[in-house]
Amino acid sequence: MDMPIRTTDEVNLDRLDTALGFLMRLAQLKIYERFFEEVGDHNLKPGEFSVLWVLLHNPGIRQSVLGQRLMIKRAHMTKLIRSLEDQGLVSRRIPDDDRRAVEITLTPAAVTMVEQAGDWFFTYEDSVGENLSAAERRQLTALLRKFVGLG
Amino acid sequence: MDMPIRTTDEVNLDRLDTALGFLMRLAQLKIYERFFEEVGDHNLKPGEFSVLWVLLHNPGIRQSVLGQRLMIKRAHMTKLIRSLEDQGLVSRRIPDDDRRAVEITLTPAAVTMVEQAGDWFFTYEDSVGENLSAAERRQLTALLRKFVGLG
DNA sequence: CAAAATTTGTTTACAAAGAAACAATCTCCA
DNA sequence: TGGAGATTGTTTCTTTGTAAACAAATTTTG
Repeated sequence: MDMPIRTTDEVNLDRLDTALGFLMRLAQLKIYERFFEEVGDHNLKPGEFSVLWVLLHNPGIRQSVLGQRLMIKRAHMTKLIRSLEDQGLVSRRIPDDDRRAVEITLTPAAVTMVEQAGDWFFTYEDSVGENLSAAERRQLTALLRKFVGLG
Repeated sequence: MDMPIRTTDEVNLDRLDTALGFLMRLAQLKIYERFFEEVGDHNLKPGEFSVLWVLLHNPGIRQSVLGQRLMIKRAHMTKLIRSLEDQGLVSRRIPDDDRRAVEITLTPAAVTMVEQAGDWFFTYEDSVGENLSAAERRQLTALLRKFVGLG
């Protein structure tokens, strides 16, 4: 009873083990872990890929809109975009109708690269829910989409 | 068609909007946002609360076991525990049978505090899934538990 | 129209978290 | 027994992301 805990599975989490915030954090750590196992060599980080993917499908999108959609803060977006620009993957353009804004576009080389990266990214994504059945995985996705207000 | 995107809901995410990693990140950001709205005044961060909660239910647990269960890396755990110690919330003890290890216990003052914090934390947790029905919320929790290998 | 308020992106300073190297201790086995 | 290897926690350094202050451009409003 009063024996000090020695092993992980003896730990009593009490109600914490049904707290959404806690479960979500564990889930995300697991996903990140697998991401670097499976695709770490392609030297693209998850955040970078999501930015590039959205740029592939929304050429000329404004930095602010991109950030709002991906929930990336302005200060951080500035660094991300500069890094991608330094790698020659994106170009920036100040539009005439609002000279505060910046429009971002993939370079031609990046278009090919991102299409290819999409192949292994979504292959990896499909493999992430392996301990769930296909139906459970669909259900989880649908619930998460509703939870975050997408769809 | 080729009109540049101007507003958030025009953005085309393509398959990204069903990627578990992406949805999970959005979900966690939403949860954190709400955490600081609702309970930010209690100057406890989510990570700190989870550590204190587990200590409440597992007095004298070893730092390594605590870290493994909560998926907190050793280096980070050291800082967390020291911070809690500086706030007078936990005490550290080197057990005789393994002088590398550290056993952590809540101070008496902290016990009361954490029990109280649990009240508002789990109230907040219940309110987090507001745009889901009770059944959907249970389902989401169960799927996440299976996904991360709990239960 | 002109002043005030807002939006957009950048900079600077900082906090959270991880990686790698390290020291101390313990375990295992020849 | 004693030495090789593993475990535990700490330190140091780096990365990732946020907060706050700022400058420039735009919008609002009196």
